[in-house]
Amino acid sequence: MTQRKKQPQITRAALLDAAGEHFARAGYAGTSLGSVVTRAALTKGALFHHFPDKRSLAQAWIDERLASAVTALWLAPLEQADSLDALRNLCRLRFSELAPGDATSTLSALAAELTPADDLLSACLAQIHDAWRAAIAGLLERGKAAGQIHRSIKPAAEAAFFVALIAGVTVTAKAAAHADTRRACLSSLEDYLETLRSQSA
Amino acid sequence: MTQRKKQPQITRAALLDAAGEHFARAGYAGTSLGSVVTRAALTKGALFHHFPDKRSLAQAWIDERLASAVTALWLAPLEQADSLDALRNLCRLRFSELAPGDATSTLSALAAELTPADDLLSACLAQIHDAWRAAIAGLLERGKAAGQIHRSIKPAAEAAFFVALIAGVTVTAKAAAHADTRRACLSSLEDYLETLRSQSA
DNA sequence: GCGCGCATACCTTGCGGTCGGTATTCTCCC
DNA sequence: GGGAGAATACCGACCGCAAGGTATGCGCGC
Repeated sequence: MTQRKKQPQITRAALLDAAGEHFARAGYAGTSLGSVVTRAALTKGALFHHFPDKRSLAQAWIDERLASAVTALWLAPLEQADSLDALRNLCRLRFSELAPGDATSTLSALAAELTPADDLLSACLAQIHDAWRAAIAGLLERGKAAGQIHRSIKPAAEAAFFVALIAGVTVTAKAAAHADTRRACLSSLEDYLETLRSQSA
Repeated sequence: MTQRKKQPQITRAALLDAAGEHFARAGYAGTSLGSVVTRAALTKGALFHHFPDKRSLAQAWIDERLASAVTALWLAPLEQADSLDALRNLCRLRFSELAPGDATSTLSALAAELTPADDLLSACLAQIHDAWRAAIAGLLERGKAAGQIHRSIKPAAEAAFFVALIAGVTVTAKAAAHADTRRACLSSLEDYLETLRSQSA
């Protein structure tokens, strides 16, 4: 246990946590730094000691928290998988957890809010989307190699389709009242995944 | 031509137009009323004469402009249609026009930004999504009646799936650099639509 | 002249961001 | 090893400004 001096990491972490909660709830523009430091039980001085400005705070949170959360939710579980069943089961699991404020929904919400090309935040978000697509495409590639997935399908295109659909569900069926809409999407998604299966499987 | 006295409608319309441009570009929280009146070459006085507050301005724009734009883009062209080909062709057309700031993208962006249940704006957006889903479901119902669409498909579920996908594309492939991602989604979408077709067709 | 439609000026609040100060810890030298 | 000094980690008051919103005035058609 190399106990450091005063662990500035925990202050920084508290700020990132508080910022994340507000970003998830109110978006980037809707989040005020005052509310962040209040939530973290800290002060502006601490915030601007660790981050030069609001944008840097958001970037740090996206890179260090949101990205790893998406990885844990969607990339890591499929790292070695090559079956459509694994993908379907993961979708069922994730859909059952979908709620406003979770990592999947927040990724979509921030990507929708931030205007492209004008700043680097959207680039960070696009990077997460790219990694997500790559993970799905990888699974489909392996599934093709294993003969479970039809030869004619194009993994990159299907992965883009898949990721867009998940993002769209979080946007169009956001409210709690749309739980049946989410279920409908999941049902159709499962049917769609079956169409990727090789006939010989 | 019943020319009214001074046509307050055109001032109101100018304000709605200006507000819409900013909502599309910066979202709700990112839009300032000052920039709206500047864009419309008017003043705060005019704005608050026609709308009691910012939220009402946004609601009016959503109800009067965004809703009708979505209707013109996605509902009206399919009003009588019953074929998958009509839907596919419309998708091709709309995908070719997709760009940040258009009605489809703005609907998704606002729906993603606005937190559900806390205000009536998200209810207005949900209403648009509902109408959109209903239009797609109607087409699928008619297609089933016409025997072109497979009997086992559930129109409501497929419609939710479809609308979520379009929204997701506008979010995950927003930047101009992702034109190929949009094309990939369109390609997979067309393949997916084909799976709805009745074998006997 | 009276009310509608809008402009001007202004108010309050809260925003992102700055700055000097202070306590604590690390570093270096003897 | 221990003390001086630099660097770190954080506080809290403060600033300029732009935000949403208001109060009042003015022109013009009826």
